[in-house]
Amino acid sequence: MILRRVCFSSNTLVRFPRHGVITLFHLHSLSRSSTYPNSKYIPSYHSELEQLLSEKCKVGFDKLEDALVVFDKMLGMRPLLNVVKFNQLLAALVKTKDYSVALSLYRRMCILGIPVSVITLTTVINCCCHLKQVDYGFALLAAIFKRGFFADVVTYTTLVRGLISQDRFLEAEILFKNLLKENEVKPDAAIFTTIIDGLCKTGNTSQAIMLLRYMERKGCMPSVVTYNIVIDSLSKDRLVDDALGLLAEMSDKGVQPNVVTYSSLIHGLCNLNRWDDIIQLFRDMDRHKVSPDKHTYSILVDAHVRDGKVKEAEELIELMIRRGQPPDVVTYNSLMDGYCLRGELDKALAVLRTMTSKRILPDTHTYSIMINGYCKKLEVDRAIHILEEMPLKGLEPSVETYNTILDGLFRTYRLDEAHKFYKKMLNLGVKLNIVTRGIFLHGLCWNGLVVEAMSEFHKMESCGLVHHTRIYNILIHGLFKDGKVDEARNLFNNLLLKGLQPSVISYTIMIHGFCRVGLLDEAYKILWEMEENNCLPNEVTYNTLIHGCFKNKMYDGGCVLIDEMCAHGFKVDAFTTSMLSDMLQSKEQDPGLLALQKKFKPLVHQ
DNA sequence: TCGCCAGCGG
Repeated sequence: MILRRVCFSSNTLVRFPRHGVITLFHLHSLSRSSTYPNSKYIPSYHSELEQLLSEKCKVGFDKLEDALVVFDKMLGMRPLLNVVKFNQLLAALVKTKDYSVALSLYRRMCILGIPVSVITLTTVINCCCHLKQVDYGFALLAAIFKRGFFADVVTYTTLVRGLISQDRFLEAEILFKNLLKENEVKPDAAIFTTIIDGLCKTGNTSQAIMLLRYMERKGCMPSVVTYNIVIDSLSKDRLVDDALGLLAEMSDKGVQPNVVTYSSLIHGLCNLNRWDDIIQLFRDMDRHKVSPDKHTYSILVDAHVRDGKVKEAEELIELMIRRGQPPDVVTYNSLMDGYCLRGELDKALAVLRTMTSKRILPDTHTYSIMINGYCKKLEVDRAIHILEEMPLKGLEPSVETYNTILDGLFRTYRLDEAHKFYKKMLNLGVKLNIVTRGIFLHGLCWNGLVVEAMSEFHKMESCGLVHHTRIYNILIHGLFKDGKVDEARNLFNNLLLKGLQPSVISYTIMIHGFCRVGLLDEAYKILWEMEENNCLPNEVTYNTLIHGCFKNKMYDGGCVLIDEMCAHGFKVDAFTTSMLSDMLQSKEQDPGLLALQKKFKPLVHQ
């Protein structure tokens, strides 16, 4: 009952915003047969039309106009077609992602008094959710009650999904818990899976696993989709062994893994460069008769590119073509990105030409990769030129595209232009994200404007825009670089007070900051603090502290740390090696130093 | 005989 109240408290008037570009006027003109001569192929008989609809609701219409012509025909048929047929037509529009058109047709159905069912309304709610209008979805839920229907588990799953897709996970969780508590619906695998997905997407994989166990206890069998979501999340968290454990569990429980399962695992293994395991998984796939698809190959292409193996990536693309899984824009984007990362812009341009010759249209991301390539080479003007060309090609630059240029301007010390560009982004209505703000604050620090950066940060903070560890890292680093040790220390404490979790990078920045001003005690304290907070130091952390020790002539401490990091399987970096070598050549007559010189001789001469 | 849940990109 609580739910009902909640639902009715939202706007019960079912009104739609002007979604998309299709208006009723367009629909009328589009559906006239004379406009589309092809419409003569649209059947006029009930049986043929019904056959067509049950086919198209699975795959969607090839052309939007065909759907509109069919709809118009359906309206004219007497006796009036069953609601199922109208639902199928709407389903076909959902398949082709023509959500706003589906909404317009639903409105026409209402105006003409065509009967609808809870399935019609659920389909329309789904369209609202895809258009990021979940509140209209709730208004439609009210419409369901008003018509005397009962919303079922599918309706609620759709709404839960809608909330999650608008980053309203807490509301989604409340809705879900209320549904369970009130026994409003019998939960199925899909609704559990949707919440599990929400947990994974908000970084709570362990809670997601707990919910997976809970659904099992409640007698609701996790589906292959449920497992895939958790496996994917674990793989992204670099916990691939746990993910592989779930793969084994799936097989034990008779849930057949599919190509998505394997692709997620392969992706996770690629991130860890575990090539042997990847080969093993491919064998496994073959044994289970699961064929790799375009995604699987694209992941591999991307992994090769990131590993610097561009030649192998090219060969894989050839293999894809031979196996009838032709590469698409995403695959080629990976390859282009590989060349851009190596600074081989001419080769990236050659890939672009290949794409064009194969009639694969470059997308926003393709151009963003090129822009990123030029910015990394500090050729920002060429990057801006590409940005200006994008609208001419019918492509709208994304916030990431703008971010890349903004970063480029700051890094080339074009401060005025960077400020103007940032303002331009705001004026254009670009939805700035945490990365934009990070680039802006980093850019100010980079150009020595730490005070301005801090003032901007406080303004952003008061609007709740910078609640992110990475933002604190940028500023702490900037403050230390500017010699503002106390302010840096305060900001780090603030990070904790705000309930944020320092990352290994945060700690390393603190260690680096303290070392450069000779506050070794404080640097060590940070290392202990990390351990207390279960944050493992990485190779950079150790090397940073070792540099600090050597620079401050604390050879013993530095050497103990070298032993410790080697025991953890980390390697000393080039800078540490050069410091060791300086130490070996040191003429100081300290007996401790002599002992160390003897010990480390082999390490340096490796 | 219709509606809900998954994997690739700076």
